[in-house]
Amino acid sequence: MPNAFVRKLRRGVDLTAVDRERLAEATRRTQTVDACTNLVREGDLQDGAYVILSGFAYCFKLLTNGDRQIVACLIPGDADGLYGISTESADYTVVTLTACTVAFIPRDIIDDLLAHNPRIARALWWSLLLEKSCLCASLTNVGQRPAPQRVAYLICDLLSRLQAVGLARNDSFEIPLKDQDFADILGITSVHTHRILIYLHKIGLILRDHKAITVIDFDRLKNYADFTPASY
Amino acid sequence: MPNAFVRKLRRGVDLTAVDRERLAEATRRTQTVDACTNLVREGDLQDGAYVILSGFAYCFKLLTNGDRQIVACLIPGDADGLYGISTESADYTVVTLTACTVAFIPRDIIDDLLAHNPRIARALWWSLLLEKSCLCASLTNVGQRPAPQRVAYLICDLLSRLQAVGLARNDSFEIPLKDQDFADILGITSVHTHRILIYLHKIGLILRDHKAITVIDFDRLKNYADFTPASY
DNA sequence: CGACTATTTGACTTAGTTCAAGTGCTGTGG
DNA sequence: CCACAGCACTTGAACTAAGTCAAATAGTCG
Repeated sequence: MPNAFVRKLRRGVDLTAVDRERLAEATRRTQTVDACTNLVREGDLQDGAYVILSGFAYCFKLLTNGDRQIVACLIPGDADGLYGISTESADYTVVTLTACTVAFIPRDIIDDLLAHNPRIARALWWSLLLEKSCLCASLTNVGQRPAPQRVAYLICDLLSRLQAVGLARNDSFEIPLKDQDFADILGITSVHTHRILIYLHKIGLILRDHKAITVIDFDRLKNYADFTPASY
Repeated sequence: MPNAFVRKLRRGVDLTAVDRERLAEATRRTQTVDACTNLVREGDLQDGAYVILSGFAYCFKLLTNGDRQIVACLIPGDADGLYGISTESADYTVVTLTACTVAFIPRDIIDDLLAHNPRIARALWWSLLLEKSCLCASLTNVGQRPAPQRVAYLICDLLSRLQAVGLARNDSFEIPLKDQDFADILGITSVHTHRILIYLHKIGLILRDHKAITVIDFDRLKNYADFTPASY
């Protein structure tokens, strides 16, 4: 079974056995990192990419007053810095949320992959476009929806992405996001997040215990959140 | 003098004379379109790219309740759909804000450019990364800053982008965004936008008349908005 | 057990929205 | 050249979603 990264890229582009082998090779050397470790720091020079093979991470931008906006959650198969043009510096920080298995792909290997494997190049374009599309969706979510719908939308998004990588059973998923993390994704307060989660439970849409979030009726939640799944 | 599109890409990647000629060739056939015309509709199949050579446009996503989030403003040199993987459908609508000169580059020409001109490919990567970076910045702006700073940030952003293409003299620029447009970019109300513009005027940061916005003290405005220019 | 951190809850404040009415452009047709 | 229609801007007053502050409770991990 190919690793999560290869599986993700195959969702976008039809890769040959050789392509897949190349990608597997590039991500063969893995390391295990603890939860809450910095992979990339805003402003750092990007000299390669981190691929998340297992575990969760997230990316955020810091304001000078210390507030942060989480701009992406990374789940297995996702990567960061894959496309950086050589001398580019990171415009957000990447931190692991749980212990993770990650592979680091140095810049020159990426360049080599891009130069010699047109389908891989295509797959990386695809994944970058996907990221852009997710950012548009997040911006719309944060900019336009009232907080309860915003939270609901995020849950829809996480559930469908986790389902796509086989990490959600029965519309239920485990990801140790704190109320504060939800808040920093959605541009609201942790107190408010908490109240909304209770409210969404009360109206029978979700269920949350220490470990997991369970969606009670995905269709109803999608409808409530005005969620339209990305085209992938 | 090369067109705005070529000039933009040269800011990111060092293009040869041949590269520039190829790009110029691809955007030679232009058309003039009126203000408020749809270039792309959310959900449409993308069979090519639109390049804005003069004038302004913007991209937005619609919610089912009719609200919209403007996810990008396009200024001369910017493009949309350049990277679409063939059968991809647009995830936002693109509308002209003013009369524009645009060039349409069909899908196969883009593929051809990408395949045979490594520096052009690199430049297009760069511009896609730039768009991603702008989206992160917008998300952070809308998610974390109070409305007055949010408006100030947007003005900083527009001014620096317009300066980069020579469309701002003396920290002043003309772009016919209505209060409602500002609002839909920033996730606030047009009424509130209006009050904030008055407030920013009162505290001596900007000046706005029917046609133009003038920044009185750019450094002070940047500081007020916690604006850090993109690394380009 | 004890320390630390996250969740939970309540009371209060405020930033931003909503509604609604008035004002002032700009363009068009008589 | 004026009238009037259509929009966008302007303003005020009332309202509400969300934030703030602060204290209590509950997990979690060494």
